Amino acid sequence: MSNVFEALKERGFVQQCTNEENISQLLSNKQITYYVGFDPTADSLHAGSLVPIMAMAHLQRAGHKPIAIIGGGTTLIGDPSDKTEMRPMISAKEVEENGASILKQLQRYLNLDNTAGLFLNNAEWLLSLNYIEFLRDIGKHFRVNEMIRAEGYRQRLEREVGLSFLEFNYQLLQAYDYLCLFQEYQCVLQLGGDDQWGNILAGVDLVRRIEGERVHGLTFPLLTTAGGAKMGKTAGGAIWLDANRTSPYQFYQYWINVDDRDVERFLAYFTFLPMDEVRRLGSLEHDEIREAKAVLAYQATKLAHGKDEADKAQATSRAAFGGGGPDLDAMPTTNIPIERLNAGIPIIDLFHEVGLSTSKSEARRLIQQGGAYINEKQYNTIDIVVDASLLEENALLLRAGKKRYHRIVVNEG
RNA sequence: GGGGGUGUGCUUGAGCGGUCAAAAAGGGCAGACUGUAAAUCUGUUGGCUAUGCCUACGGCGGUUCGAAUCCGUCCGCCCCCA
Repeated sequence: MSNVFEALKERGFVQQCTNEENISQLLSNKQITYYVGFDPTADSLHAGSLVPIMAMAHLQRAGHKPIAIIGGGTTLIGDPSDKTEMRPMISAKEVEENGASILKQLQRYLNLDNTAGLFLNNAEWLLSLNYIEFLRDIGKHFRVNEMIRAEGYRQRLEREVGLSFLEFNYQLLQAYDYLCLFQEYQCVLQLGGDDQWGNILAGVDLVRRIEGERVHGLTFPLLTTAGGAKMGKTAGGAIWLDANRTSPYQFYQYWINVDDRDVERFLAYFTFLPMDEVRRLGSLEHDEIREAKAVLAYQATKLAHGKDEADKAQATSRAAFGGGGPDLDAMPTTNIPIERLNAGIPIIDLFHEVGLSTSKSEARRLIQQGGAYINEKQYNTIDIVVDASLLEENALLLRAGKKRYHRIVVNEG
């Protein structure tokens, strides 16, 4: 087994860990079982989850055994860490359904076939807990003094929203998860985002107190972009791994558009390229760095959506921005009957109807500000009526701003 | 239980009873520049059947010719006292 700890460290995955030497040795001496929890509040993971996923994948490739947990039990409570508000509680049924979708996504990166890796729902052991027993067996090991000193809780205690008792218990349950996983599966390493550090340590402590065994924890840095935004978020919302929420093309574009300063880091995190290559690509300058972004985008898309989708996304992207004009096949398309065009459609209505603006006023603004194009010709007055005379090969190519296209195809008859 | 605050547009946050669709900043969108990057500059940023109309300042009701601005009440949140 190669030293996967060093590899993780080199790629930037390690923010804090319980004991670097111990973990490093542990990982190089024998096969271990490790776990990461995922939030089942949505039916899809997003780009932010790729950090833990990639870390898990590196570990599995090195021969270790992953357990992915969805917090079916804990989500019924809501983790207060680093949140300014209480997290919405969702039903057990939703957790179940979301979990199934999440599992599928994880399986693109990990082998979770119940032998090489596991996928569990902590509802399995949390829901049957008995309050009195839990207090007596587990609760006695927690000092409130310590807990309220933790950053996550402290923030909430000082904030207006406060902290409900329910949320205050979150940490106990997560610690209990670790204990159960240790007892059942000999799990000795928990990974998570740095906001989970307190919860992870709570678990490490609990196992030590109850089992007298030393288990470990490791956190990832919380990624932000060079621009200061949360990684994986755009103005339009999160970048999802679900192709229905974020198309492979959009996914690809997200990576193509990352800040120059983020390229090297992101290559290390989100691809399996050797670090030599990562560094080479990261050191490219000026417009050459676009090559690195293309590699990043292609590799990340390939992992998330498979080679075919990555090829398609790449082709579409190149066509749209490579000078050869946009790729008509990949473009959202609306069919309209020829009669409507013969009658004429006001340009505002046209842009609005196909979804290039969210309101007619927005369409009006777009046009007046010179952001509206038909067949690559700018139209900047709002009284234009679009009719069949503008057709080219029975179609119209609408463009809003620089990057948003929509194609209109005429139905005969 | 008593007392005091507070609730504004995507977000933060100003807001004298009329000139408030509501300052300012951030964010978004568009334009210029450019490398599908960053930075910068400019414009714009509730909706519509559009020189006007409608909807909006926690909910409801009231005072007034006229309310985000005053009063009552209800809801949420915060703080102090018990």
